Amino acid sequence: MHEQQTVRLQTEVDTHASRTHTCGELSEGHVEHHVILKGWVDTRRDLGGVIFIDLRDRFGLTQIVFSPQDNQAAYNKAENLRSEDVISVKGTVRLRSNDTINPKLPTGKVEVRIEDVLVLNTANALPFSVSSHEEKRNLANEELRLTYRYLDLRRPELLEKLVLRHKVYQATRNVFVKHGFMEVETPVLMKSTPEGARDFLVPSRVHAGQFYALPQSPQTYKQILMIAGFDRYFQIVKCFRDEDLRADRQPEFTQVDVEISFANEETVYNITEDLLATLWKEILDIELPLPFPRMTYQEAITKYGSDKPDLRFGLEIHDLSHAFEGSGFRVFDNVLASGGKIVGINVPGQGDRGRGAMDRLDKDVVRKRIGAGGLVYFKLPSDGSETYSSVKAEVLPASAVEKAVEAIGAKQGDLVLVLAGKDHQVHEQMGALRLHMAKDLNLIPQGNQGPWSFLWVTDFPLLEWDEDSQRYYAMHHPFTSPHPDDMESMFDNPGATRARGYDIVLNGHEIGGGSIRIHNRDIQSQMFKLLDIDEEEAERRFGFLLKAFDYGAPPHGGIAMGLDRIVMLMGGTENIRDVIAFPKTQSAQELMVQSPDIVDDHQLNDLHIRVEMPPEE
RNA sequence: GGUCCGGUAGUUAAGUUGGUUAUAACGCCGGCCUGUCACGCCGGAGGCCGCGGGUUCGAGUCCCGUCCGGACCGCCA
Repeated sequence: MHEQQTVRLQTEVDTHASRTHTCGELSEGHVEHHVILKGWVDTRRDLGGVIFIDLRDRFGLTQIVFSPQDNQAAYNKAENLRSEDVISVKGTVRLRSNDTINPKLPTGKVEVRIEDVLVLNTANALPFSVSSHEEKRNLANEELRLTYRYLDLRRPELLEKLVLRHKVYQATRNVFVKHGFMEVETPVLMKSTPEGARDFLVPSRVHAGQFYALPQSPQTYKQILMIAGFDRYFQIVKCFRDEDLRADRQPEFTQVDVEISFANEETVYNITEDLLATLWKEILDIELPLPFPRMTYQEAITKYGSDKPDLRFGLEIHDLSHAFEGSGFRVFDNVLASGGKIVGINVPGQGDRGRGAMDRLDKDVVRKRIGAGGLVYFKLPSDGSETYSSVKAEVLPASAVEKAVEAIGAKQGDLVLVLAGKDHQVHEQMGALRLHMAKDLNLIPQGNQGPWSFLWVTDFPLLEWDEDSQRYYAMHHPFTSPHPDDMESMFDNPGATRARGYDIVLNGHEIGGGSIRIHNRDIQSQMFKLLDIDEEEAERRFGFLLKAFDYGAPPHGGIAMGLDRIVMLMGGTENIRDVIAFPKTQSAQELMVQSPDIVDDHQLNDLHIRVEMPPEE
């Protein structure tokens, strides 16, 4: 092995006074001031007789200059300084000559000539580069960056996101305090609620065989607080769901949790809109037009095939069933006969796509990824030649194709994509295809320069039918109030009952959701009945809440917002890990501390737990 | 549980139809350089091509398995 010859500097005790300035604040006004700066060596430029170092802390960069004329000892030390060494320097602020001003740095009009330097700590050669100057260089892969998260967090780009997050906490608290809300902490060790996501469980030492659960949300506690008369509650709170991860989903995440007494939907919408408008105004200096637009769940599914539609681009879904009635095309006829729908989107400017591209779209996207039966498409070539149908005219008459093309409003040069299937399902599939096409054609703006497409999605269904278990599940949760106009349908047509539930959507991401709750014992009983929860089970699982309802529960409702997602979108990233200091990988591991991990047997014994490993295949 | 993409010096990438000594840039080490600012110039070191197996005279390259990372589906009241 070749030994590295570097002479590492001896580290020194910091005998300097506290820093007088950060590395981001010196300017012309400080010229001739004696200053003390402390920070990390970002880049070092050794010109032989003079050494420049960009000193970095979280506030910025300042160029410091070592020259034998200023101080020989300091210059000698500077010769051996390396990236990320931590130093304290004493020196004098000097104006840079006109030709040496660095317009890229806020501190670029000045520099500090160093009279004394202390090496507070040295740094090994880094596994990847973290310099403030590295923005244009290729980023190390995320696995490595997560393993050395403390280095990754030194990068201004990531630091910026966490500063943004900090500002969101502060502004959020201010908004709620302004509106008379009270911040209350609820337990992190609570009770498992089998419905919904999988719980993270915490074994009890004192109660053998029993478990706490980490909250999926403080739902029941916040309702109890309303019954306690707290009137308006909020909390910035960690929540936990043991489900598989996504780009915008972590197993532990932060909610802005809100509950309001004597509230209706408008109360919740107003507060939420004020919060979001304030965040955007104070932090991004962007004025959001209020109120946010609203759309019913039904419309969102019908027009966009999603309960969180991204309205920043068109490609709306059209129902083409009528155009294909009696077309004689067996596939379509069968779908229509069984009550299904034929839906399409018009993709402008794509009418000249090649056969190969369309085949791949059908095979790889429509069938494989989206899981639809197959794609039918019509191309309207840009040269004005005859419409091309993917289904031969002998099978699907040209007249039907013309009707559909007209119904959807396709013009020369456009491409019409058509799917057929079960009503709700085919809309969702087309929604997925719509998103795919938008991404493929770069119709979705990136970054945080807007547009900001906020949307309330309202009138969610109360219940969701599960084919596997042949029963209803609560779409939101079992305490969501049915829509006042749908009280009867709760008894005669449960599946069609709308709820007083709503989501707030931003640019196609669900950033919050909530409901007006049930505070009437009879309606709650009927809800449990629909959910196939008998009295005994209701008592066991929610007895405390039902009992509380009997002691004077005010009407109430609320919302919970996903703080991580809000910060993510404000920060212009699509990666939730970028706004969490210590996030987990897709397989739910934290690579720096290497969690989860095995524990000692005595710990397991204390908890009355025996581990049985899954059989190895 | 499934589909897809990726894994090659410290880092980011290239690597042809399977063929001699696996390239480049940055970083690192040594030297030179008194106004740089992603300083520059000269030189050098640095590789279990993720791991295991197979095919082949020969594998970074082809096949199978596996691990890790990522995107997505399922899942996420």
